[in-house]
Amino acid sequence: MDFYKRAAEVCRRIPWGTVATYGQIALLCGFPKNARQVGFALGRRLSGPDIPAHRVVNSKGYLSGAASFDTPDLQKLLLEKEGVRVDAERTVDLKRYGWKNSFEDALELQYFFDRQRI
DNA sequence: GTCGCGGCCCTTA
DNA sequence: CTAAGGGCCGCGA
Repeated sequence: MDFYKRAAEVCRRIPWGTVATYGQIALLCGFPKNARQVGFALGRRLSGPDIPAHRVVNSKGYLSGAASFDTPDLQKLLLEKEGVRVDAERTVDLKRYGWKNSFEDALELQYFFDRQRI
């Protein structure tokens, strides 16, 4: 099981204009308790270049990883470019922009991981 | 609704 | 080997 590859794949599947939480990603990876490692993976860019890491926020909707981007406001800007409103506190409204993944999304991912042996 | 604490598990020193 | 800390989370008060 390669947690980081899984995290990258999940991240890649976050729909445009929505955000996901660290815990949500960890869960979809099949590692419910590894939310913190998601942050580490993205921060260290172990996940790869074409990964929309800006769509990942903490469970409160706060852009806790903003400091790890090239410029402090980059994450906010990228999100706003997708139509996601970010307030002055660097927080997004999860009710509105949170990715509500379906059960089928989760199933499909597990299947994908199996096929890819990751 | 808020706040705090303990648990989590990987990485770095 | 131990220890500390991190882009976190859920629960209980």
